[in-house]
Amino acid sequence: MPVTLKELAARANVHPSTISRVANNDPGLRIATGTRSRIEALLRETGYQPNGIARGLKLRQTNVLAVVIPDVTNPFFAALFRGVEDVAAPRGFNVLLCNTDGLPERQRSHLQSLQARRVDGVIIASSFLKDPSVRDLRGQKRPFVLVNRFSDEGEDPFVGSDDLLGGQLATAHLIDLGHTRIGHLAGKSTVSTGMLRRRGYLAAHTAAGLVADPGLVVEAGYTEESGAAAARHLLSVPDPPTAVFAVTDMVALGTADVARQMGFRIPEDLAIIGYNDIPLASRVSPGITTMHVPIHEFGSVAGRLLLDQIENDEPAQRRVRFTPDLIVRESTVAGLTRSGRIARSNSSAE
Amino acid sequence: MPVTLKELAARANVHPSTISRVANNDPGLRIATGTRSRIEALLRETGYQPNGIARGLKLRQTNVLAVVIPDVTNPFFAALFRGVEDVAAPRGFNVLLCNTDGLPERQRSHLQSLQARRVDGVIIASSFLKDPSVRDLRGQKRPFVLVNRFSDEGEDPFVGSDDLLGGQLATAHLIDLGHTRIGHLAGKSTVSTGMLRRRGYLAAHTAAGLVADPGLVVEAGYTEESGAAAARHLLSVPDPPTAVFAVTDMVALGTADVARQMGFRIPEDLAIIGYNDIPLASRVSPGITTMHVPIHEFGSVAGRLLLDQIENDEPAQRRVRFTPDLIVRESTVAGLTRSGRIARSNSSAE
DNA sequence: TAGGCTAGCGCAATCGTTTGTTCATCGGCA
DNA sequence: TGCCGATGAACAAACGATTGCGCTAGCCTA
Repeated sequence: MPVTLKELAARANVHPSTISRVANNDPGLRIATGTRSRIEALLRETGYQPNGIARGLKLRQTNVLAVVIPDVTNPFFAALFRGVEDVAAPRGFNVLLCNTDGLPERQRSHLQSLQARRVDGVIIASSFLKDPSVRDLRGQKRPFVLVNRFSDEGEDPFVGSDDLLGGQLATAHLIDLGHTRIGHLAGKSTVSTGMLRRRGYLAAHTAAGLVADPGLVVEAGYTEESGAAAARHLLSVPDPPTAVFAVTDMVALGTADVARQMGFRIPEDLAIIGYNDIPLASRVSPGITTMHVPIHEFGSVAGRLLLDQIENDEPAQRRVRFTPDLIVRESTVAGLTRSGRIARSNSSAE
Repeated sequence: MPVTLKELAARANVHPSTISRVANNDPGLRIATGTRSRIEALLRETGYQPNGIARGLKLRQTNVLAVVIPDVTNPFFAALFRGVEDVAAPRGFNVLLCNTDGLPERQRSHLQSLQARRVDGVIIASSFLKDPSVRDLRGQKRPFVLVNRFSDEGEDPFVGSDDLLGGQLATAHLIDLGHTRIGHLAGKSTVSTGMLRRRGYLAAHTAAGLVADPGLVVEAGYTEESGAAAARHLLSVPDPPTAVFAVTDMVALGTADVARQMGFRIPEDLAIIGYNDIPLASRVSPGITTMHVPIHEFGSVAGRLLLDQIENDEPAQRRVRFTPDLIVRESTVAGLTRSGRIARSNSSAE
């Protein structure tokens, strides 16, 4: 059992409060040098660590953050988490990781648990932003930041990419390559990323004077499996597309698998572009052309926003949006180097 | 600000303790049905959630676990974490994730912080098991479980694979294929996985009546970069090996990259086998032959061991060791299917 | 009608810190 | 000698929940 203030007080023949002030380096503290050194020696000797629970109760601050994501096994979210922890740890915060598996009830129970635990702030990069549990969060004055996906309800702090532009750039790349029948494996239209990237897809068509065939847009979810299923469907139509824009790299990977199985050569028969530039995208063969976004920075910026909100006690209603960069690999252009080519780099904040 | 017991007590005209007993469904509680229903209505209406901090202070239990790993961005550790969370969440525990980046000082500061926070248990899958911080953990009666790597100090609870056997099986596979000059990109000899897999490598040679060339064993660390560097070195010797056993899949991946750059065809000029069977190993081309270990189960079993230790308050000094399975892919045998072949499956516990 | 039993709650200590306030002591100065 | 201002440290009230114990009615029984 770790040593307590009271025990130390008994050993040093002083009151617990005196030990506390010495341990916390109370600036306005007047104390005899003898007493101080006696206490300091005791502190060092016992390696006293104040009980964080008791401290949290008194100070109403736990120094704990939480990150809520679908699945840390997905490299996108793993990188995101690292971004958060990398700014949190130096500031003395620990970070809870909560996986929802995309299940609303798991998100809800996690959020409840976090609330009971009085975590100082929450970073949410899962779905179900319109869930009552998220509204509760807004209702409580518990600070939180949305990442990657945002909700149109309220002006929640947000960090993510410019998905409209990203969808547009991705599609424009395919158009530049001469494609005219371009499919889209879309995200859910209820999720900001899904809706905006789809809009970008359409905008690129319009800008190029093309009309998008509505029959070539299929909702594909976000996992490799769901992407594969949707791709199978999309590639089975009578006049299949010669290129597809997949809403995420995972979906693109599923698509590549299915396309190969169905006898499509990539990129000759089917060009594929993804989104996010997860590490896996550059490792598979052929490498997946994709829109690069700074995933780690999503996390670190969100973490900073959250910590500022906590420490300065200010609302910090900011929205940070990074500009995605096109990375061209073999899944759209044959005969490239493996690492891909970066087009340009940028970021903006409102 | 969330509602407290005291406030509810005032609204229901009872003492806080009565509310507490109703909320906690105190079994031996005698209470008038009218009072009970009045309180229950109030609880539902306000959505009362007991303050976890205060609760933790009184009950001396936080319902928080921590997982300490080098880097969650490494798919091995991400899967491990999921295993832990999947058993912890249903039991009402939240899980802190601490990345050390393989830095002893970060491990130390994390462990200190966890101790101050009075987490109920810690799962350690990082290096530096002989660090004072780990000894402290043993000294405190705070429950913990080692995963993947263990220390020869004491009989700490442990979950991992049979690394000696794994190293032996991996090397035997290469020998079976006719290789006689087999290199080993080894882990650190101070780490159990490194030492045991290396011993297995040697044992397989002995069993086959071969002598291992000490010049073909190079320490390679555990990351892709360090593996690549070591591989470059190993493949530059006058009479390079025709096959290598890499201590982990990440090292194997780095090796494959370097080998290709140096003009080796895989597997014709150089066969490569890794260890762990991370998802990436089956996705790259050529697929990496490897020793499969149940990573997710490492986490779930470790979590269960830890939770039993916490809830039953028993030491639970157990060591669980899984038998690794050989998965053959194209990096050792040309012309296989992509998914690989599983040899057999098993697990044992002391 | 007195005594005892029980149902139904309230009391108060406790967990370990933090922090505003009070209190005693001592030296200096008039 | 008497008073005053520092100085150095103790006091005590929080923070919010849990829990063993005690207390007060009311009812039953003898």
